[in-house]
Amino acid sequence: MFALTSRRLRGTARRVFGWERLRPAQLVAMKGVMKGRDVLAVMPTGAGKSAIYQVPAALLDGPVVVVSPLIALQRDQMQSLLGTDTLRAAAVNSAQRRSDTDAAWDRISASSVDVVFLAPEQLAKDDVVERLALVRPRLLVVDEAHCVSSWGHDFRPDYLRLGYARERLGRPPVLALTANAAAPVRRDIAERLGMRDPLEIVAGFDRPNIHLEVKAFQDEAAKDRFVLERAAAEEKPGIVYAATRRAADALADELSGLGLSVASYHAGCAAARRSDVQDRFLAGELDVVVATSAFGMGIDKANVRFVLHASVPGSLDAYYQEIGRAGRDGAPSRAILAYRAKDLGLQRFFAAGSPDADALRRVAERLRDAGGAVGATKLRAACDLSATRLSAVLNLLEETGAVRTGRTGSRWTGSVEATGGGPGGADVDAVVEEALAVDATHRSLEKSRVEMMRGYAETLDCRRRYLLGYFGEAAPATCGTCDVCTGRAADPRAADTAPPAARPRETAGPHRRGLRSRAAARPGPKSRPGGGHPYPPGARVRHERWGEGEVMSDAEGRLTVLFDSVGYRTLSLAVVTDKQLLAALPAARR
DNA sequence: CGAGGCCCAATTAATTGGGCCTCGGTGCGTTAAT
Repeated sequence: MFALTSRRLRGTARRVFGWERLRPAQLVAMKGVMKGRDVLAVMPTGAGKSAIYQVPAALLDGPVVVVSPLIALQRDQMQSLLGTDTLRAAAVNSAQRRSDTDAAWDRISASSVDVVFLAPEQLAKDDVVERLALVRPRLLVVDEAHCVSSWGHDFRPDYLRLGYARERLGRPPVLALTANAAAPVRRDIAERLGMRDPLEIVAGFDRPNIHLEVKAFQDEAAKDRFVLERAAAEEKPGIVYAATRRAADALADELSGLGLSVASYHAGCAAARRSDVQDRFLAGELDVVVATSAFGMGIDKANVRFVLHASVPGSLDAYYQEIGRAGRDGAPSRAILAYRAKDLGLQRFFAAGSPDADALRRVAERLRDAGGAVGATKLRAACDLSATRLSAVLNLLEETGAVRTGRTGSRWTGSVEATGGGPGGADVDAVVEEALAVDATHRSLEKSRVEMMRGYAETLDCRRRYLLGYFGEAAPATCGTCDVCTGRAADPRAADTAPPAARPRETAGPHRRGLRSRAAARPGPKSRPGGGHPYPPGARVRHERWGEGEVMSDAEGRLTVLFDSVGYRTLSLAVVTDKQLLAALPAARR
């Protein structure tokens, strides 16, 4: 039976797409999909993630619904399906003409579409869900699924509501695809999408051809000089990431003054300019793009030689994703971080967010007074909130249990109701306070992520090991391809001591490297993974003050634990053992 | 949290410094004004 499925999948891949071979991970994921299982696949870009739904789409007797975060990405994916005669695709979004959307719906309703592309905001609309449900989707694909976790909690709250959409679509299996998800992010995705016993396929996170380097500064002007010099000196093409739009524009100007072919890219640029910059970069006409975090999703360019961060990003998740755009061809590439501790202030500001107690209160009061289910559209009007704000508020209220959304009685609908509703109604003050507490928990996780980013920039040990440890992957004590292992890292606390002139491209001498490696590999029975202590990565633990959490890494005599309520904390293993700070708990819950 | 712009006072009267304010990242969708 399995063999039969494999043969059908391979045959379809060859016939429809002309692919002679499927990779083992692709095949395993496809077979999971064909068996109706929920599948979470974490695979590097270029490993053929889209194929995992495309091949089954040709075999299933109903449409596949693909949730994609960017309309531009939907277009790309539509394009890639145009080459096949067998798969018929349609998109539903606000950027195309109304008549095109109407035509798309006609084709969908006539069951003459195999793949439907849309953004999560579409699936937050009643009429869209209802029309799709009529044609009985056989699979719900969430592409770039890390967005569920990274954007769902505030920026694009409809990502957290996909679980309901799925129920209303008749509960098709879910296939979540991403190139970038640490264990807690995977858990968040599975939970939010309502995945049951998902088949997890996680390819390795290591990208050994990307050399890692951090250069620390106190002085901003010195940092700027370094950024310009390195961007000019490195092999092209490359990407420079800046923290703000203004900084991106300014850096692009200066680099262009040095004679490079440069363009800046951020969400403030006109749409036409954005696509022009992206096209020119892909076509090899630009040496460097200087961008905010807006640049990159959907950019699959094989030969990017360096990714240089002019300012530190807000998490290692973001950093890993951004440097992962380098060296996809496997050739040596560089990830360079120009680090200034004060730059973390901006990221802390972003992580802190701004709770909207007022909106929470309005919605909670309205629901209490309604005494029953209320349609989401009505609720929006009554509370004077945009669809996005309302989604964010409902997500929070729902997590407190004060509100149930998505169903009336046992039926899945688009309505919302208060759950408490005892005599006198729910205590709105208490509900708002609890919702704010839920929000605060999330904020503290975000802030702890900033601290983990700081840890990477300031570590005196192998950077790759630190990075992989964050993603829950074991690594040798030294990698040989980061600035620490090659002995070229400056002490992060030293202030601009190194001459600002661009470094010549000599390599560190073997003696130095040897010394450094031995120092970094400082042995100790308690620091070996899995040996000598009861807290290996993956273990569940409890801390007196911080509650339960999961051990992420145990490198270099320090434990990094992701606590459910406060986020990441790094503890000294010696102190933990001495003072018995952590209780090891039985196997991790799913 | 921190950078930058602005105003105003002080004083080696044309710069300097302090205090205060504002702003800062990701995209969907909808809508109003040309």
